[in-house]
Amino acid sequence: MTPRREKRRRELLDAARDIFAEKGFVAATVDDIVGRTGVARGTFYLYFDDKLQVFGELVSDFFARVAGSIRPIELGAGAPTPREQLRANLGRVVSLCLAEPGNVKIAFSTAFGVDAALDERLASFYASLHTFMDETLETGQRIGLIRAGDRRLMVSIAIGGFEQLLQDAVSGAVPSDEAELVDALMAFLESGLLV
Amino acid sequence: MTPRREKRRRELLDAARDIFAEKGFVAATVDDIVGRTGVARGTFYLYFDDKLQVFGELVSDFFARVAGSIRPIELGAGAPTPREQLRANLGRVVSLCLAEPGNVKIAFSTAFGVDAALDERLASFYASLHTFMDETLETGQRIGLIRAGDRRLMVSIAIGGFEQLLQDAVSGAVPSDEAELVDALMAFLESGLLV
DNA sequence: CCCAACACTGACGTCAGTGTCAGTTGAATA
DNA sequence: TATTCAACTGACACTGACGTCAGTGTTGGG
Repeated sequence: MTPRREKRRRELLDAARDIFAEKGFVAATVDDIVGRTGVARGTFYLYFDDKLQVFGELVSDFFARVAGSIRPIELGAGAPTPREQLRANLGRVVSLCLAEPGNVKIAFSTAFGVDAALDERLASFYASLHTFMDETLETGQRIGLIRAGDRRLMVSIAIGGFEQLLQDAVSGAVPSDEAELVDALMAFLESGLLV
Repeated sequence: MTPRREKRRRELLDAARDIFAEKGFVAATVDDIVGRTGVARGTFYLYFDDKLQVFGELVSDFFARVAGSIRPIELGAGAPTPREQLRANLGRVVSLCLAEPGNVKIAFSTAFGVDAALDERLASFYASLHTFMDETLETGQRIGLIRAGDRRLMVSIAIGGFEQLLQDAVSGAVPSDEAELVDALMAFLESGLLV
């Protein structure tokens, strides 16, 4: 892949991300994307098979980066406390998401129900996230850091709350200060809502 | 509206709900819907303007019913404890959602990004839900039942966790026993995850 | 400077799904 | 039984987004 092709490809992906975030996958057309990029319709097809492929690539990339920013909790003697490590993980993901609002909109709210094959890929991403968190929680329960309870349900609620907060932050419905968001999430994990 | 028309309309709505839940809004066609109902394509247009209108009606109806099943917390002397009332509210919504898995799939995961006007309606539903919960939390904070913190962020996280749990329950990713779900939600609200 | 390989163009044919409407059915009433 | 009209049908014309490809630049190594 020549540098020139690389750049054009990047331009198309960026334009597609913006268009999808603005109009949603359904309403977006290939013409919108090439229009924003400033190239002809045919050029698009020199880089991608169709609208769905670009979308899938955007979403998959983003999820991969989110997953990559999560570090397993270390229990070694010299390691920071699990709470600190948890907070650091939250901070990294929140920071990444705030830096890429378009991807958050696409990936967390419009990605499902678009295409059966893509749904499959997303489901498998979530499945591994669930497994990872389930194992983390199991360790936490064993060492008395996490309260008792059905871990699958805990994971569902935690992921859902997390994603919703990020969506709302990115869409402007709630303030989007990184530290505040992380504090709010930690507080929820530490003590819920009720006194 | 004659009883016969009423019934046909209902049939079309039910079929549409199933089709949307199966294939998602994008992939679903009017032919799918009339095919399942067993009527001709033209009949559909005697009852609805287009695919989007049916979808909007399904989603709006469902949200209205969910909203209608929530009762404000009573603080009077003879009333049950706020915790009991909260649990009862959770129970009613969970029960409604478990009884209508198709609507949960449609409304919570595929409804966004389909159409600008529908997004608007959904946003306004969520806005009033947020307002309602914000006011409830404010009262709770005043009487020392809810911990301190930015209420908007609390509401986001709570709604997100709630919806995700229901989606996962309906899709079979986690067990869908009503009492277990309500217990898990209450536990999260009562003490989060960490000990 | 040349020209071959690469990058790009945009008019065009295609097609899946749409919405319509002239005609048919059948239930209810006189 | 005749009459009426709401309910329904499905072939048809239409739309707009899609993907293609023959032809037009553009670039850089020789």
